[in-house]
Amino acid sequence: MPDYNELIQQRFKKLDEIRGKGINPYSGRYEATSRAQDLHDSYDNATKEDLEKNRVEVSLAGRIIAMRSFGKAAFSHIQDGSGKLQVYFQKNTLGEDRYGLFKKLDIGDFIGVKGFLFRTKTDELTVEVEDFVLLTKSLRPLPEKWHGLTDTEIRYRQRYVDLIVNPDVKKVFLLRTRIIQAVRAFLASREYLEVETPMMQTIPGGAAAKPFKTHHNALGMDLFLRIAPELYLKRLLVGGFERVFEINRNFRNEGISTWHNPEFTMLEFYTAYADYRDLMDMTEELISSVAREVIGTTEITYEGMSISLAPPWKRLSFIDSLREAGVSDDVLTNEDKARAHAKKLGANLKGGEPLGKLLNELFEALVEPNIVQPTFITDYPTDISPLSKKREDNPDIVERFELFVGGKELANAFSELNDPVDQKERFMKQLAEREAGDEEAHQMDADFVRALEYGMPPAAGEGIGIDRLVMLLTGSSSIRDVILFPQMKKEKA
RNA sequence: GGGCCGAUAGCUCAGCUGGCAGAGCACCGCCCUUUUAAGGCGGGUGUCCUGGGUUCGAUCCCCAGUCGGCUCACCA
Repeated sequence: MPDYNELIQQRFKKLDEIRGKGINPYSGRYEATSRAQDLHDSYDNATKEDLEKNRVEVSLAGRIIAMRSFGKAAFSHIQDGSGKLQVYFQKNTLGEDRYGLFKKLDIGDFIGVKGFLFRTKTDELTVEVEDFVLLTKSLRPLPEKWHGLTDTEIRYRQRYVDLIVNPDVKKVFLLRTRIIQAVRAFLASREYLEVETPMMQTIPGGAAAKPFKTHHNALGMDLFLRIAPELYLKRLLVGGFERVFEINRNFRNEGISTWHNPEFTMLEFYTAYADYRDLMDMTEELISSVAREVIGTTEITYEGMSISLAPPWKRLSFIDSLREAGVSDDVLTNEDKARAHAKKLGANLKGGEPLGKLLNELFEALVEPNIVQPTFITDYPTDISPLSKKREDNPDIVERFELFVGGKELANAFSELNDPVDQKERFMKQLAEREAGDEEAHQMDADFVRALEYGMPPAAGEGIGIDRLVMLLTGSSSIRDVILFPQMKKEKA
């Protein structure tokens, strides 16, 4: 990448001059006694007199992010992983030689400084530098200080620069990690076991989606990146683990949007001897407690919507939600009328869709976008839920819910189908839809059926889109803002 | 994949009806020992996204393409 403009060439020249002084511009370890934030925490309340009376010697390592220099002195800000702190260089203190080296430093360089704390005229906590070491020379200029970096393409492609200059971006990713940690802790405290199941699968199952295909050379066979861990986690229920979860990547070969990245992070957890009603209670508790723990409140604003995550949340059946949206009972029970209604709403239909799928089109058009407050939509059509247990009182619907917040789907859960004969029949129906042209219909997984034949305890399972949860809790409007390195097209040479 | 919008200095942006490429910050030089968007004086550092076309002349108009954003379709 030989895009070495004048600014970069100037820095290469300084690099040579520094080497010419016998100084290694990429030196090794540095023992810092303090981090910037710790010093603020400890001494922001200390007065000028306190600091003069009791001299506090500190050392600090970080990146120079600002420089205001005079002839024989300079103020600078150093940023480390915790925050930033002002440092003060004086020719008198450092001596001719060291000050000469200081003059060769640029914004972006990593240095280690030793000195003592004092307060400036404007009362800012500052380190008077007595000695410093160049730790890493930076050869590329950072974006300017007022507007920072806003070009989304550069922000996503060169996230490292984004993280250096945009503290809010860094904060979002810090929160992301804390959210995931809080979710893990919540599940661990309830004795869920974290497991890892295959990312590369011979039959991509557990969801309706198009997979990525890859190839194993030594085995001479095609493999698929997983679209969901579901079928493997349920095999573990068969094996005797009663509470398992996995937080890991899923891959779906579909469109990219502000709510979709080809690889995304999913939480799936399974509970033996529970059903979907138990999971509604647990989901309310999980999400509200994570929100309280990480952002300190259950009352959030997302895209201008005021949302309360405080339980209990509304629960409404799929059919009732359609009725509330004004869909008449004859449409809800008649395939032709449902099809006509869906077409009128602009649904993209190929023909041959079962009633449940048509009703889901109506749901997505009429109900989903209007749900603002967290709402469990329950009891979905069996047609579109090939892995869920049927309701005993009505085989056309299943024990399933999806959670919607702010007009978007956040979770999907159901009582797991554990009847191997029923499961096999559902797979057969999916195969028929596949042959009719639905590329996303499930494939037959004979080993999964075999596992169910050994007996899987009654269980309930749930998937929560972690990226979307993070978006909601951090107020991010694009999934790219909560994924460190979102998928992009190849940068041109 | 469709539609709309965008791409000009390292960054953030302006550029009229087609006539020698602009600003602020950053950077370079000089001055400056309490600044924090430090200040003063001087300096423009550019494949105007790429390739064609129209024109005496294109950053600007036309065509094709690349990358990005939003949106629709698809999906979680």
